[in-house]
Amino acid sequence: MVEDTSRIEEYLESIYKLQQLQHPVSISKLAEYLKLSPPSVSEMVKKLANKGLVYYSGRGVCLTKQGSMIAKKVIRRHRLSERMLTDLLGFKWDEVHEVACKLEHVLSTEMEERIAESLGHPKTCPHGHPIPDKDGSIVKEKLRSLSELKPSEKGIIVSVYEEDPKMLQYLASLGLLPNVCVKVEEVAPFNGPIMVRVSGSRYAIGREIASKIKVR
Amino acid sequence: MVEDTSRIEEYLESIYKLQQLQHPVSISKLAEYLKLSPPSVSEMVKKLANKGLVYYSGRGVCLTKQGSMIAKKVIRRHRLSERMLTDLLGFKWDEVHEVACKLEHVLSTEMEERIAESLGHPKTCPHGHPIPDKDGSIVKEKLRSLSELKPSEKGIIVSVYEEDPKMLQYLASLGLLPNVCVKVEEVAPFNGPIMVRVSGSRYAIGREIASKIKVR
DNA sequence: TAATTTAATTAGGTAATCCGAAAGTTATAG
DNA sequence: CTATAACTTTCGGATTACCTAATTAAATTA
Repeated sequence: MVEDTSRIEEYLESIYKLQQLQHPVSISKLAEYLKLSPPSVSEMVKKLANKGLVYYSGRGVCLTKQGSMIAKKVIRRHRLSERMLTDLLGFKWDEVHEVACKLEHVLSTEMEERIAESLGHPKTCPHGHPIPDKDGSIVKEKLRSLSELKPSEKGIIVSVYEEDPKMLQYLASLGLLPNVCVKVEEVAPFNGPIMVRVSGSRYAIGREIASKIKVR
Repeated sequence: MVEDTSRIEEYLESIYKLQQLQHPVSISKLAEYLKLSPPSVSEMVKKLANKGLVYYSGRGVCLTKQGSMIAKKVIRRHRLSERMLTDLLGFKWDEVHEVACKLEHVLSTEMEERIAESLGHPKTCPHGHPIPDKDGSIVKEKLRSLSELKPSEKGIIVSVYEEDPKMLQYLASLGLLPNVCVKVEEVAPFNGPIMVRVSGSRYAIGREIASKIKVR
């Protein structure tokens, strides 16, 4: 066994994801996300800072260029793994996240490239999220949530921010998948459910999940 | 991160492999194989014994039924991973061992089965070694080494006990691969090289590598 | 059998990553 | 501007898997 970088990768990846929502990431948010205690995270962040992977200003954690590159590499591997699992091994989109979480720390650069090649350099994972390029460039499109759409508005589902297998199965059963067109027909008041039309059928879905469905 | 079983798996797998050569496995052989110090191994073996995964009689280490099942499961995953890498992702046989060493500790039972299915339940890894069944049964054929063949004897290569990429590349360049027919034409005295004929060409190969090539 | 060599264990230690409790900071609100 | 709440760090401790050096045990050989 060589050096174990998977803990570091896990931290960097988490910081990267949380940064999308809130710029410097607080220790407590990071701890919550990683399901660790704040003291553990505080200590580890110091180490990451010493390695030049994050800035730690006291106000919060930000990735350095180098840290960001590693994070994106890990995300690339995660998403390529997911694509491999669905496209090559017949997995469903709800079955891939957990395995990919492990594969992402284990793939060689070689294997990463072979998967990319074999699959024709896919642009997104099965949930619609963009796969960072080999050099770390990643296309970030401004998208609206399904929950933001007004009645009678339509959109094409681009991505789904959900990892829970049960929920993903449910969404698939309704046909709410990337590249599918949805029309919002009614929006119940008081944060109530949203009526959507998907390929001929009408369904009521909750606000919470609707906010995780991104459309263009 | 759940419990980390990869260290345990690594030990059990190593014991399994060494058992093929020498029945109770000594601590020092195991330490050498794992590239660890004997005290480390001695201590870990005690833990494995407490978990009911090995017997440790003082005379040496043996796997229990349970330990053996885990070892075979890991080997199954290793060899299936290798097959996936060659058959699905276009890797060469010399490139797969290292990645598979990591994949074997990370695959879910689900993924193991999906790979097996997708590949039509292959019987061997790219180096010709048998893939244990889901239930742990494994076919062990009595094979001769290429080095045991007398001049003018022929054999079909079944498996190659070699992991070094350079050596595997070399063997592939000579066409010495599983399912290929080889004929021994001369055997030099004093443990000298062996002249073999493979698909029309003649090559001299060393005894050491010849002993790692198993034929039927 | 005694001496030597080889193998295994004990003892003491390190590094990484986690924890809870308590103390110290910084923000927010009254 | 102070009190409380929220956040962060310090502290001491635990665990796992490794190490080296030294000791003990077992096996060989003289």
